[in-house]
Amino acid sequence: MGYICDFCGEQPSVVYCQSDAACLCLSCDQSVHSANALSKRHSRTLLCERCNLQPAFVRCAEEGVSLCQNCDLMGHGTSTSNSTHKRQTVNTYSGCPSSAELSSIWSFFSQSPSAVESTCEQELGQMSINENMERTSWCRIENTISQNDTGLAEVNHDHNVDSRSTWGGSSIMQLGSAPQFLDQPAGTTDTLLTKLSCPQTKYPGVCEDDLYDDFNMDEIDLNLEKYEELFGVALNHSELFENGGTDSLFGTKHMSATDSNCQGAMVAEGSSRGPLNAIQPACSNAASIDSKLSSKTDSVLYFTARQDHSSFSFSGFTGESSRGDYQDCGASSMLLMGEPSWCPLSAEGPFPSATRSDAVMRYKEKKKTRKFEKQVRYASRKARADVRKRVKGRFVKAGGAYDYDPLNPTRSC
DNA sequence: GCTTCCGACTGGACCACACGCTTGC
DNA sequence: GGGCAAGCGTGTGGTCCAGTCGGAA
Repeated sequence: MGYICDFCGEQPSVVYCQSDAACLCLSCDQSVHSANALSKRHSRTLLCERCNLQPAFVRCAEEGVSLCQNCDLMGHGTSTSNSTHKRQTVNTYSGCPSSAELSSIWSFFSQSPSAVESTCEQELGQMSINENMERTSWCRIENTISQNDTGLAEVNHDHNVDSRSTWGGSSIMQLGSAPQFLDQPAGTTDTLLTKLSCPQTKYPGVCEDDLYDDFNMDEIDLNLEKYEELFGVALNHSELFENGGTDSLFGTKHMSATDSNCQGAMVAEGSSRGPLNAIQPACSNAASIDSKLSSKTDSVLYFTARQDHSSFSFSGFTGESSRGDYQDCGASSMLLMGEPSWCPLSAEGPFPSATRSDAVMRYKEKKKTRKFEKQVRYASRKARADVRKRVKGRFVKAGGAYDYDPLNPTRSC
């Protein structure tokens, strides 16, 4: 990744494709992601104009630059003079949007039409932002975040807002909803009450629809090679972060755990001012609900983090750490732009059993049909394997008898 | 409650060979 | 130190199969 498009190697890269982990110019973005239905689903966003390495997280209206979380924090931290800059979250998109469409997504976006118009223009009807219209609205939603006297963030929704937040693959949280303005200094993002919630599921803490798509376990890349460190022993939070677990957890490496067992009912809560809010009861419900939702083998990934006294829990394994350990944690600045949906729960739970069973059905169906994306290291080898003839799934010598030809699946000999 | 059976599910192995990488000159 | 050739090891996808698990009898 870098300043130049990873695909053509000529044009300056403009967008970042999370699925491909590639920086692309608009032209290549369109050509690459118009190749097939799957590639069209790749979620892309602008590239950070400062480091040119990470997907953009916010757009600084004052400076006119798109920034990743790190650069945003560095440039707009409380200690900087730019901390009052008004910033707008950057949407992700999928499909093959035209320049006009991109402009509608990103009001600040302007690009020579010729550079954007593509062969798949006619397919704009299939275009979506954030892949799922249910979770993304085209309308401009102005969520504002401000800090109240207690130092906790308040999120104001103008209207129905899909305010979920997701964990992206490169230490960035994918803000799925429409633009949101961050009026508070970036540095205080650490101090915000931060939660991950999934309003549309009605189930606090259970991102049923997002368990895989948005939580994107394949790409978050929690490196669980050291399983023992994470689960086998009482894990100290600080250990986890100090030995690279921070990156592993929050972004730069892949979560390669047995995906089906990693369901992201996650809560991240942070506050640096005043007494900490106790983890809301709903959080614990997240686990219980999830355990209800997921039958037997499904465990819950339940994470809580507080700045001054972090607790960490993986299905019951918890660890403690002191403040500071998590200062550099990528998640420390994670924001959730949305009304916490960890709504108070009644004794019987927050939802009727019919709704629950319906959700269970949808969850299981989705789990059933889910495909685990595999990271292909060598596209050329994949291309070759894609066209190689096989016998019972095994490659055969060139010219040999075969029973399956990927190029002509109906033909066999 | 215990055992057995059966279906569903999971993960690893297998295959050929182009290509990336290392080594030696 | 750079360039080149040779050789080795890796990775790719569809299918099969052994092992595991859970539910039913």
